[in-house]
Amino acid sequence: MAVPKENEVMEKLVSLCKRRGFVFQSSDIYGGINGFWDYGPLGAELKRNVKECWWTTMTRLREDVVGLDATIIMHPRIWQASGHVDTFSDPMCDCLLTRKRFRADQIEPQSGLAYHFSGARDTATGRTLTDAYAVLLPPGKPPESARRTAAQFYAARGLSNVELQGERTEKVENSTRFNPENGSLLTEPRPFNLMFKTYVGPVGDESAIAYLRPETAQAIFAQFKNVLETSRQKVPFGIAQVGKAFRNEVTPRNFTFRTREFEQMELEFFVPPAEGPQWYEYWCNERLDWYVRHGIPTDLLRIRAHDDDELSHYSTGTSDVEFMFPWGWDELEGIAQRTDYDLKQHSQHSGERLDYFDQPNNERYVPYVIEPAAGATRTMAAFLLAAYDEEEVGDGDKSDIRTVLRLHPRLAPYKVAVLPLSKKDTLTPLAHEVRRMVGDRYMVDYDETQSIGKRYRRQDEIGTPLCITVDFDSLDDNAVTVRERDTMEQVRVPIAELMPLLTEKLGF
RNA sequence: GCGGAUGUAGUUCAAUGGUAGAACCUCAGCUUCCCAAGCUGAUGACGGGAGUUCGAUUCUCCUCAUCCGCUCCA
Repeated sequence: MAVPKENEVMEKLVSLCKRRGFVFQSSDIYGGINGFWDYGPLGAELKRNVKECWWTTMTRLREDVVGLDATIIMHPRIWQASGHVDTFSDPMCDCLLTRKRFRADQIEPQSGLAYHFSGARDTATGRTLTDAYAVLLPPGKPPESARRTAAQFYAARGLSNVELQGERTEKVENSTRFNPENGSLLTEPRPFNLMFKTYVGPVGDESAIAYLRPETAQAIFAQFKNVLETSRQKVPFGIAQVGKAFRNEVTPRNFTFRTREFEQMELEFFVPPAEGPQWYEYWCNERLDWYVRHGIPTDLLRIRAHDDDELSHYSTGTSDVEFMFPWGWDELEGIAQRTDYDLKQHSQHSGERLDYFDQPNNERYVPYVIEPAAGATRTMAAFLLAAYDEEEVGDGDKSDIRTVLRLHPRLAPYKVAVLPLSKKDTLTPLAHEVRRMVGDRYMVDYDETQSIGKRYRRQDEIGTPLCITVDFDSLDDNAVTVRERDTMEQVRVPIAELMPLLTEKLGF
């Protein structure tokens, strides 16, 4: 069976991530746990770098954004105010015929005549099924169509010549037990709670129920007043937060892209209501640019505005920053105009005034919010995918594939590797000296095993931008070789000039 | 949660109803070694559980995980 090429890249990357210590499956030795991934030594560095780049760009380099680090477990009423308790715990039903899924509370009530069947028999094989099934017919439709639908149901379960059994009819009023599209019976409504539930305190009764936050944003709204007062910020201004969030996803999928425990990088930017649209545009551009600046090619990125029917009830406009994943365009970040919905909700539920008084204009209003909300863990996956490259470097008859992660230097786990040409201890003292010097400023790896070529390739594969080689000449001329990951070019430089050169090449 | 596929060293694969081989990786030794050089040696696997069987990695069932599709989202 031919494996689609898109999948190959993904499989190679997942394999590299494990082999080199970027990403492991959570609880690996126990067989893993669906939707959870651990970050190994290099992955931990990479993920921190992603978050730090975001934090630096979004808060430290700006005067109009301040940070927040709130708890994962908060007062459960926060999630009632935000709407998560309702929208994240809908009972769901599946159509028994098409397997289409419905929110039980959104099914339009149906009336008509229900045809019940107790089972069916295969007239060819004699095999019988005793699964009960029913079809609802709107008034006026012939009974035959109900029987046809029922026959399909049993045929899908393995009968070829279906003979329906135990037919009876029942008048039904305003029922939500049937698929409005085809009349087929639905499964019993099953609760679907996308929020992780836990108990605060050792007594696990109903009153102690709390939730692991499904997003970091709500803490920002809940602390809006405290931050506003203590930071002495004036609207427009923003509050940024990076942290874990948890969702009981129906289907965790695609490596670290959709997981049940993940990390978000969220900004809530508060603006005067009238300035909403222009700030929305500003943040869309700003955020797209951030990905480009950190090494994702523009042709793998796009910004896509939501259609009206995709919009949340509170949003007047949302755009996604999407990345071309091996499985297609998918979301890295959503930039939403949330209006004053959240602050008003929390104001109403808490009884606190969460409005803002604009001194110069002498007006009082609830600020509108622009929310650029990015997934740190899926962004990391995108950076890895964009950086992954295989290059033919063989000479003529002999093929040689060089695998290289062309990560942005800011993101790369190691910035520099120090490699003594030989393990001979004549080189060791100088190599260690260079390592200490560079390590004071940059995350550095030191490797003296195996051949120099192999070590270069190893560093290429984990995305180290620069390698420094200490050789026997270095002992005499106090110079070393600096080799670039992307071009494999080398330059000889006196050790005294090494640090400025690294700074120049790395860009920081 | 539903449907389909898959599961053997760290990775990628092979073989087998009589307890498993390789390549790469990793580690150690030799080698003044600048682009996966060579030689020697070493570590290391049948996802988990139950059943059938004299005996299961192989057959059956269950379970867990991964991939693809449905669905959903940062």
